This record gives sequence, structure tokens and C-alpha cells, in this order.
Amino acid sequence: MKSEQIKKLKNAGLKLTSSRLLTLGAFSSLCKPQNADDIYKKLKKLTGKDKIDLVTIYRTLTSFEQTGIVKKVNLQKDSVYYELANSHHHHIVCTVCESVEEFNLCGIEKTTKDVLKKSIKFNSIAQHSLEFFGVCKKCTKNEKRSVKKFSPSSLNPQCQRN
Amino acid sequence: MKSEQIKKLKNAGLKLTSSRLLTLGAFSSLCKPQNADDIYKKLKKLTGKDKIDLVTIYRTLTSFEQTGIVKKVNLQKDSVYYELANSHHHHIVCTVCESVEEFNLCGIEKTTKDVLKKSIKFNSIAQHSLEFFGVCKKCTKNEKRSVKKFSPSSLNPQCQRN
DNA sequence: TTTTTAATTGCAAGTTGTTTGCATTTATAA
DNA sequence: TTATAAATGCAAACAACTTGCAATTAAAAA
Ligand SMILES: [Mn+2]
Ligand SMILES: [Mn+2]
Ligand SMILES: [Zn+2]
Ligand SMILES: [Zn+2]
Repeated sequence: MKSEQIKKLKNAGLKLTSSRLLTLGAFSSLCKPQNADDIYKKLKKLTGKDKIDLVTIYRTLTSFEQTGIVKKVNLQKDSVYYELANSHHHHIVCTVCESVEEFNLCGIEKTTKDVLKKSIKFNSIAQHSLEFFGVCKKCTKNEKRSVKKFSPSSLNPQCQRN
Repeated sequence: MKSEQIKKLKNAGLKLTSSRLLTLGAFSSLCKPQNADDIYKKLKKLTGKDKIDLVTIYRTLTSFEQTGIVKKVNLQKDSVYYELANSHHHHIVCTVCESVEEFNLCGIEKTTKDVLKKSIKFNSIAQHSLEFFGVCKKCTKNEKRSVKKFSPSSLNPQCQRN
């Protein structure tokens, strides 16, 4: 599987540098969306000193995305999160503790078809983004006196007729 | 419909200021997701001089969101887009010209149930975000020599087994 | 209506996440 | 090995957004 990704890098004419291999490792070792800074901190810890500059990580992530190794995930946070692009799946995000659960079922093929049928401007869809938000069991328990760290749009109580 | 929103403002104990009314107008006059700067420019044009500061628009949007008048839309862009919160719907976004089409069908109730059934960490879902991406008809035609302005993750050609 | 009060605004300055320019380093092709 | 183009680190720039504070203003009280 890792060789799969290395193949992609080579195919794209990208050099097999240590930064890239380390970043790849950061993704493979943890199946969870990560942002540039997550990876930066992880590699700093792993490799001892500041082996890789944060700027390099940004550039690496961009090239990984263009190569199709990773893709962006919509977590409604204020930085960009990426994960390996090797399986199509979606997420539920806890709006209190920000923990993320993946689920493999997608089930919007029919919706996609219906959308296309009704659409005036489009006749094909290349991609979709589907994420769920809620409060996880753990946080529901603790919610008595916990403060919300982050809250996506329509989560607020006044939100009507959805 | 506008009075509905004004009611919300009053309910939330917010003053009925001209900035807020103008911003409300900016949303009502155009059924398309907008970011702070869109509204800023629109109001500048509309009201002549710099009637409202951009900072005020940011603050207004935040309070509108908390009040449930608007909600955020996930357009995979680098700024936050909002639209009126008065109907549950989703979007298809053209990844070339960024034009947006809305569609009212949702159809992921079943998926939501399935997800909850399988979920280990969650037992309820408060919200979901579902957007489609593709190249619109117009841009498909012109695509011979057009340059992509913006491209979300998995849209790139190398993206595999999705 | 006038006064009072607390919310709202504009301006300047700050923060955060991300990008760019450029000289130096490094993987790979020759 | 050497040559070469790509990749990196560092400093600086940027864009989107937030904050502090004094001045303004909507709405409550008088
Ligand atoms: Mn995932
Ligand atoms: Mn919409
Ligand atoms: Zn949680
Ligand atoms: Zn288009």
C-alpha cells in the first residue's frame, strides 16, 4: 500500500525526499484527518529536532493532494485537514471534543442521480462531500458543565425548520 | 419572511441597526452563498460610500449565525460562506467557474439512520453537510483551454478507487 | 421628549493559517 | 561523478478573520 503511494509520487515526477516519506508515514500511522501542524508536531517528536520545516509540510500536502495521495476533509474547522485518499468514506464529527468517527457506507448514489436529473447547470458530478456532526456519547455524558470548543453553523438551538 | 428574521434578532436581544438590516437585505436580494467581502462590496456599491466597515460585517455574520438567521455553507473555499437558514438544501459547485446550483432534495435520512446504527461513538446526529462538485455544462464546453481557478481535493484525475 | 444605558460600530492593531521569493541543498538523470 | 532541475529552509508577505477601545446609536427609562 505504501508502495502504491510511492508509485504515485514517481508517476507525478516528484522526488522521493525524506520529507515526503516522513509525511507519508505520518498519514499511514494514524487513520485520522490531520492538518499541516499536526504533521509538523508529529514529525518533530518523531525525528527529534526540527527536521522538517512547516512550510515544507504545506508544500508536501499540496503535492500529495495533486497526486491523489491525500484529499481534503471538510471538518468545519479553521485549518485544512487531509487524509489518505485510498478509501471512499465519510465522517461523524463530535462538535464538542472534535473526535472523528469514520463510516464506510456512502449511500448517496441515488441522491446523486436524482440531483443530476433535476440539475439545470450540470450533467455530471465528480465528487461529493458528506459529513455528519453531533455530540458523541462521551461528551453527551459530560455535557452538564462542559463548554463547547467549536460549533458548526446549523448546530445552534435557534436553527429552524431543517 | 423578512419580518421572521427581524423577529429572531429581537428575540436574541439584538438591536435593529442599519448595518444589520442592510446585511439582511444583501442576503434576501440574492439567493447565493456569500462571504463577508461579497456583502461588504455589495453594500458599498448600494449605499454609495463606505457605509459599513468590513469588521462590522464579520460581527454581523457571526451574530446572524448564532441567531439562526444564516448558516455556513461548505464550499471548499478559503473564506466562510453563509446563506439564509430558511430552507434545508444542498449544492452543486462548479469547480471551474465556482457557480453554485441549489437542490432541495436531501435524501440522506436513510444513510443517517444506517450511520447511527453502525456508529460506536455517537447515538445522535445533529447536522450534516452534503455538497456536490463537478464541472458545469458551460465550463465543460469551454474547457478546451480554460485554466482551473480552484480545485477541491478528490477532483484531480489521479484520484483512485472512489 | 429628553435622558440614560448598554449594545454596536469604526479604526487600528493583532492573530492564525497559509503562501511566496530566494539562496542553498539534494535526489536523480546523464 | 557530475550536472541539473526539483525541493527545502528561512524570512517575509498575505488573506481572512478577531480583538481592544473610544465614539456612536438604538432602545429603555424617566
Ligand atoms: Mn476518514
Ligand atoms: Mn443554498
Ligand atoms: Zn465528543
Ligand atoms: Zn462552471
